[in-house]
Amino acid sequence: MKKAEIVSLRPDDTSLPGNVKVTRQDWLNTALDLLVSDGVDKVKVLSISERLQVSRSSFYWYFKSRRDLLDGLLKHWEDTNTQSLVAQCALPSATITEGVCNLFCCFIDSENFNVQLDSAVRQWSRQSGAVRRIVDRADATRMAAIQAMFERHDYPSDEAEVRARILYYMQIGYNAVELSEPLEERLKRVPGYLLGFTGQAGRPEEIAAFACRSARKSDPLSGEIGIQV
Amino acid sequence: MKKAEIVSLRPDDTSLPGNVKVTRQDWLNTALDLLVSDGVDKVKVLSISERLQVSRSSFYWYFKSRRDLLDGLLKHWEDTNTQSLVAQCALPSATITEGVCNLFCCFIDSENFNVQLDSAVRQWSRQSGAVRRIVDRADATRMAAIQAMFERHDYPSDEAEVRARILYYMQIGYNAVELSEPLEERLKRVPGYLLGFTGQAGRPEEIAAFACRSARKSDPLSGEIGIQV
DNA sequence: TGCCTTCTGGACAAGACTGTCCAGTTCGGT
DNA sequence: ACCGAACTGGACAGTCTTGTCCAGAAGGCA
Repeated sequence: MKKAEIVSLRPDDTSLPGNVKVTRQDWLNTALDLLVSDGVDKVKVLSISERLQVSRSSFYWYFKSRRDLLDGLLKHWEDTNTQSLVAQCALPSATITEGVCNLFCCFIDSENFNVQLDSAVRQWSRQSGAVRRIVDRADATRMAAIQAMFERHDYPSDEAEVRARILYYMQIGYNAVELSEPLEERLKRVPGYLLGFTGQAGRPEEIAAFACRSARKSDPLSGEIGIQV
Repeated sequence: MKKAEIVSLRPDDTSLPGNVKVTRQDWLNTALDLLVSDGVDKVKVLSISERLQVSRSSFYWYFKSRRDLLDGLLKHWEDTNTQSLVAQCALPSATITEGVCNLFCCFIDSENFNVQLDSAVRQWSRQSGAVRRIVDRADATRMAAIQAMFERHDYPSDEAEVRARILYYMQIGYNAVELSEPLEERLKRVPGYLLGFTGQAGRPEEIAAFACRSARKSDPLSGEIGIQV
């Protein structure tokens, strides 16, 4: 019944085996889990302390206030999702099909891009002007990166913009709907999506390569999202 | 400083001039405004009563509990958005371009379909299993209606499905991003979207007709969304 | 006028949450 | 063994929220 039994699910978990001390990172990780699963309104100091099996007041050793914690979460989001999406877009690609596949990887491989975190932050932005501005800026950055990718593959600027929008909005929408379908189901529709997005059928080898790459990384969405009203 | 000065923004407002009584509908309308602008977590009995300039306890004359109110809001959503989307899809259309334009109307004309309510309910579904199930069912219903529209225009079943998904997810994503751009900006990209969605360029007259229809109904998104953390 | 139904407001209880204070524990270094 | 910094937990105050109770106001109608 010691604290060490609580293991954080985040990859950057700093808790070492035998280290029963709760760190600032533990608070952040647990808050992040809560943000992702229940939304920002459920990120409560008490809830986190209970998960950590630690007194609530310890929180104020690491953080000035709840607001301070929330700022940390937002910072984390800023430093991860947008950056990795932009990086995927900037990857060299022989064809546009390959470029779009690179981008798809963001949304399939949760190591690069946390889709649920993205939805949660977007939801959060609805109730905070400050968050809203940050999200808007991120959206603009992402959109520009996608558009630039199309332009590198010789799409005229205005067509590149429309295609970037279709692609980006569609992914945001897919994430928002959050249906947890098996990866094979998703992959089955990829050729159709590619045609819709690029306006041209990709070469079968390219698509197959992508499917293979995705399947290798596949990690089924872990856990249900079941919370009370 | 009497109650009558508070006027609800909803179209189905039942308050008559001179009627200073606050009705059940007033509570629902105000709650709906709050749900749309701030999210379900901000739908508080106290906040609504303050807006209505009425005692908080009056609420319990009209509603069994806060939960009861929330059920009412969800019911309202169920009875409006999905239904009108399905109706738009079912409208007879000479070409697929015209069909997609009909559907676009849903998202441009707020009389038919309240996009912000849709986002708010979707957000709500993240923290309530019951709401989640209802939203999932609505998504399935809508998707089927869009797919059926493509099939009526002779798209093979599997292609119709992929196209329906691109179209629907893209709209959900667009709503989620919630950028408030002027209608002309949006309309400018419509031909590009149409090409992406249907795989064929629509006839210019059709597109022009749609732009005209939209412009006529245009109502700029009223008000900012600025709330504290 | 007086009665009855409908509706309202003030007082109260209870719980959730934030943030503060402070005494006490733990652990590394000397 | 001792010291001090890092860290923890219990108690408390204050605010916000839901929900209950009940006295009483307002308006329609006999």
